[in-house]
Amino acid sequence: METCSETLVHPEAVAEARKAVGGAPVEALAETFKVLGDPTRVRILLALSVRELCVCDLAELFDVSQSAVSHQLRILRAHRLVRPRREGRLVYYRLDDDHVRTLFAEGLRHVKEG
Amino acid sequence: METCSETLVHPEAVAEARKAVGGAPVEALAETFKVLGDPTRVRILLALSVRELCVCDLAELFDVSQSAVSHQLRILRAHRLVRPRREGRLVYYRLDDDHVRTLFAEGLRHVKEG
DNA sequence: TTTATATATGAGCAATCGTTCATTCGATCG
DNA sequence: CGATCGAATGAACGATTGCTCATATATAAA
Repeated sequence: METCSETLVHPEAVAEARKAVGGAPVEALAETFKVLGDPTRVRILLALSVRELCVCDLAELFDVSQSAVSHQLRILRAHRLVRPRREGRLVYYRLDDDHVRTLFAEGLRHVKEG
Repeated sequence: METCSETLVHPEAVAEARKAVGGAPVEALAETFKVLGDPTRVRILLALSVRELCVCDLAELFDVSQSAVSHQLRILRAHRLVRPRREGRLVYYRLDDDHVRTLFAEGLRHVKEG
């Protein structure tokens, strides 16, 4: 009961699509989007797209615990979306590249044209 | 133990960031990215970015059950990422807009520059 | 109408996720 | 040194996710 009867499938269409999908780093791509798919992380990234902020600021900004922010920053760091900079006892975070800004802009465009 | 001592926070930075984040549809944005954050859905969308395909084709293409594909298509439909077109017993799906293509292109750029 | 085929959907379950709580690490200050 | 403060981390827990399995719906053919 896995697939349909073979006579009704479109073999050439499947082959063509398979070629396009086969080479793509699907897992890594999905992983990146998954990281962006959480409200807390979106808020953090949106805030950091304005300016550099320390963990303390982020925690107060969204009224979540410092622990929760740190856990999310760890994930964002692991995916090279944010970059830390230590200054005394404080750790400042900023966006690691400009792709996030572009992704958010395009994502907002999709959301708003409902 | 929620936030840090108030004297060390940067009030102007927090205020500035809050303004930028406050107006954004954070939940909807995160929701959209969450939908893109699954390997099966990424594969489906990549395939559909090449050409229109029926459910049957998609199931065979990735060697997953028809039920699993239908469940994912339902989610993609609910978020206006794909659009169905019935033709007899078959249902063909295509991308609903071009934002997905742009998002994937930018996502791939981020993934590849590791 | 009965049968068959393609798709959709509901229930149930293992796996994953994001939080809280407690603790630890790192750096500054007394 | 010990005390303190910001940040990071591990364990645990409830909530969510994506799958399978079984069944329902829809269209077409016999």
